[in-house]
Amino acid sequence: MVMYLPEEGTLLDLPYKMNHLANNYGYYPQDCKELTCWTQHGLNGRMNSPEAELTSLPVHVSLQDRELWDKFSSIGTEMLITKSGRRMFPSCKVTVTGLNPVVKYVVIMDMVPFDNHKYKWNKDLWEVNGSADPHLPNRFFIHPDSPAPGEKWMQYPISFHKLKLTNNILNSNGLVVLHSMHKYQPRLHIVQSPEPCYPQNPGSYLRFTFPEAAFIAVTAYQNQEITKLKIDNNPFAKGFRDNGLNRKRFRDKESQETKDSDGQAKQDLTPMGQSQKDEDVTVSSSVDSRRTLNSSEVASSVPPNPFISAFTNTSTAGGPSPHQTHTILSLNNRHLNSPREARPSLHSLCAALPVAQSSCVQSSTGDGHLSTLPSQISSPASQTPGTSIIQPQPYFRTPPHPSRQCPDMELPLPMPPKLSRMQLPGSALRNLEMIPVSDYVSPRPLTNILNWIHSRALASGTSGKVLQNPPEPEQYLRGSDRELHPQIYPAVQKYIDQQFPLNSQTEHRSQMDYVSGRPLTEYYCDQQTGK
DNA sequence: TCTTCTTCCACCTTTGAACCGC
DNA sequence: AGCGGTTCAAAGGTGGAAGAAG
Repeated sequence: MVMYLPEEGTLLDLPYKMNHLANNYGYYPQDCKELTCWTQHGLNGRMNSPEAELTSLPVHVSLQDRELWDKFSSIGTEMLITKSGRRMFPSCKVTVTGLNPVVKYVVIMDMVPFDNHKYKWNKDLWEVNGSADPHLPNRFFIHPDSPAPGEKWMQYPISFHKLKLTNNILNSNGLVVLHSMHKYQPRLHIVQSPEPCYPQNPGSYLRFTFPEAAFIAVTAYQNQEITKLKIDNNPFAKGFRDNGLNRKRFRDKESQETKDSDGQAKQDLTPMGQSQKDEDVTVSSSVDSRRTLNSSEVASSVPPNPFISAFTNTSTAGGPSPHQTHTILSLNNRHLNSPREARPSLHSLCAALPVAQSSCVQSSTGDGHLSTLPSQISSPASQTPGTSIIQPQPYFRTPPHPSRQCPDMELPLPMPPKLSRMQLPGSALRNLEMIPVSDYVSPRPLTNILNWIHSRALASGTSGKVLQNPPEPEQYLRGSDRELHPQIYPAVQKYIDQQFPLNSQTEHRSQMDYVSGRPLTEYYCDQQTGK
C-alpha cells in the first residue's frame, strides 16, 4: 500500500497514529493540504460483512468547504470563544465514505492543541507569547445523530455547525472549552458502536485530524482580514456587510457626525474599519514562516493508544502540546528519544504492523483509482525551523489539493433535507425523547460516552426492544467506583490500570493535568483564586 | 498604558407555529 | 381530515463598540 502525493507536496513528516493494543489507528497527512484520510481495505475481505472491523474498512474522510477553509487558513484562522459559547465559522463539515452501511457508529469531534505555544497579536501578525497553558480536560462533542448506521453517515455530509467553543471552564452545557490565544485543530473520531452481544469487544475506532482547520481561539477578533472574511461568508453576519452602512448605529452616528461637522467628519467615518484596512496587512515574502509541527511532534502528540487517552480524559486525550505528551508516549516508546528519530517511514511503519492491520494514507489518482506509492517515501521536506513569528500572509502553504486532480473526490454530497419536528414520524420523536439529552449534549469522558452508547445498544438489543430502565452512563467507570460496577471494556481498563496505576496522586487520573502533573481540581482552584 | 475579556447592541438567519386554501 | 404552502414572530447567531479587569 502506497500513496501518491500532491503535485507540490512531498511525503513530509507523515504523521501517524496507531494503536497496537486496540487494533486501531489512523493517519493524517499533517503537512499536506490533503485532508483526506484513508484506511486500507481489509485483507480479509470482510468489508462488506456486518462484522467487519472499522479499521479494516477503507474509510475516507474529507473536509468540506475546503476553499473557504483555505481562505481562512491563508490568513490565520481565528475562532471567537465566549462565555456562553460561540459556534465555529467555518464549521466543520466532513464527508465520510467506506463505512459499513449496516454497522452503527458514533461520530465525535474535539479540539486538540496545535502546538505548545501561546500567541499574541502584535499589530498585524501573530507572535509566540510563551508556553501554552495546561490543556483543559477534553470535551467531546458527540454528533447528535449518534449512534447511526454507516449508511446514514455516508449519505450526507456530517455537519458540526452546532459545536460551540467557550473559555468558560465551568460551563458544561455541551461546549468545548479552549484557552484564548492558543492554537487548536479539530479532530474527528469515528467510533464503532460496541457489539451488544460481545461486551468484551470495546469497539474499534478511527481518528482524523484536520490541520488545515487549525485556528487560534480568541475572545475578540484580532486580524481585520479574518473579520472581513467572516462577515463576507457567514450568513448570520450579513448585517455587517456593505461596510455596515446599513446598520442603524452607523446611520445614527453618521447623521450625528454630519450635524456636528459636515464634510470632514464624513470622510473620517469609515465603518467596518475601512481606515484600518488601509494600514492593514504587511504582506510577507513567499517564505512560509508558519511554525510547522513536524511529524515527530505530531507523533509524540499522539499517545500510544488514543483509545486509552480518550478514556483517561487527560490532556493527552485533548492532545496537549506535543512535547508534553511525550512523557506519556514514552510509556511504550522509550526508544523514541528524538522526535525526528522517532518517525519511521511509512513502509517500516506498515511493515511493523500485522498485515491485517496495516493502514496507509492514500490519495487518489486522477482516474479515481487508489494507487500505489513509489517504493520510497520522500524524505521530509525542509521545514522552516521554528520561527517564532507567524506572518499573516501567507499563513499556510497551499499546495494544490489532490482532490483537484481528482474531481470525483470533490463531489459534494447532497445536503440532507430539512425536517421540522412536525415532519418527523411519531416513532422518531418518541425515540428522540427517550434519549437523555444531557448524555449527548454534555461533554463527558469518552468512557462514559461509549458506555452510554453501549447501554443504548444493549437497551435496543438484537430484538430492537428498548429497556425500560437503561443503565445510566455515569454508573460506569467512575473513579474508585469502578469496582462496584461491571466494566464494559475490561481489556481497555486493564491497559489503563497497567499504564496509569492508581495511587493517591493519580486516583483521579481522568482529571489530571498531565502538563503540570497536578490534578485539574487544583488548576481550577488556581483559576478561581487568580493564581 | 496596554492587552485581554465581558457585556450589550442592532442586524440578520433560522425555526417552528399558525393560518389558509385545496 | 389531511396535506402543502405562506406568513410571522421568537429564538438564536453575528461582529462592533465600549468599558472593565488585570
